[in-house]
Amino acid sequence: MGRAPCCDKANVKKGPWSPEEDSKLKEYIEKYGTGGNWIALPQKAGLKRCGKSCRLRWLNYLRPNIKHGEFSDEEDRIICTLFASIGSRWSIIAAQLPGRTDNDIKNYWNTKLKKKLMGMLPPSQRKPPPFPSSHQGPPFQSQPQSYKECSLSYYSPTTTKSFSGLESMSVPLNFSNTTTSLATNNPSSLFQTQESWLSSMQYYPVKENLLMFGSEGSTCSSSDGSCTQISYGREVKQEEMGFQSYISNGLEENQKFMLNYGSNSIGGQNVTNGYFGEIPLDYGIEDVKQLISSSSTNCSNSLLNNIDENKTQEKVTYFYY
DNA sequence: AATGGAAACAACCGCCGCGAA
DNA sequence: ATTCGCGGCGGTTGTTTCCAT
Repeated sequence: MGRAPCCDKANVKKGPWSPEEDSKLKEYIEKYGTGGNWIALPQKAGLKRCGKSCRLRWLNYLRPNIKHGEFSDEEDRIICTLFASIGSRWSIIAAQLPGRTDNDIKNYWNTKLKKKLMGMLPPSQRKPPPFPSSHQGPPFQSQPQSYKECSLSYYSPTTTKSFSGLESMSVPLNFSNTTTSLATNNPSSLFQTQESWLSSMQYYPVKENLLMFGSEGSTCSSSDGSCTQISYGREVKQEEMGFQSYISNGLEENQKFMLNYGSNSIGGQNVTNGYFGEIPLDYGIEDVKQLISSSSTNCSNSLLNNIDENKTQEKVTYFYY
């Protein structure tokens, strides 16, 4: 049983706001405030709009001190640094940029900044690598639905159990050409060899803050169950152990990380011929430790300190072009 | 000048967390 | 302790504008 809709969908207007609607909303809020209840606001203000729509319009467009227009280089830099540190948590990023809204930043990132950064990469980093031959599962004969992320789990040589990723590391999987990989959706273009994966880390914006904590890698953001994330796993989730302490205390020597990719379920149904598999990565615990220590710098640290460590559902978005 | 594709922007959708009842 | 409703958030879609052909 689903939740009751917040408003009568049949009787609310949708689409672009007219100047009249804008002024009605603005006048009302300036006069009475939001009253802490967006759902009731449109009726009081004489608007045939959903409360959520009013809230969005106010926050993203009408409220005072909203900054529109070109982003400065400084703003670019902040966005890139924060994105590398915390991923697509636009509200947090927006909080660091007075006058900018999360929606604005999100759009800016998706339409301009991402491409701008791509242009900064050396050509060798933009080309898709050959698909690793060690992947499991059948050859790709048609296009997979989604390859946004990969999961990195590790396997204990003594227990052979795999850990479904419960937290994630922010690692760029691929810097290949946008047009190529998006147009073809070719899985081979979405992965890099370990070597190029490593070397890609040397490039901005990932250089400074390679890893991120506090994310639940086991979650698949794609509705079709496609799930590709770089993540690491841990068995005992409820301990809420941080990555660093986990690495220090929970990992055994000789444990290896695996890059998992692809979809093993579509539309909630398991598929046997899905596009998924694993790529062994020659990362040992020392490598990971090193990566962590090198990542614990600059703003990521201060930011991460401010983020609720108990949050277990942070999503991580990776570069994939 | 017309047209098609790409880019940019605005708005919606649906999920989730939190707090009140 | 549980349920429910609201606000907040991120992802996605729809619309408009720009630009190349």
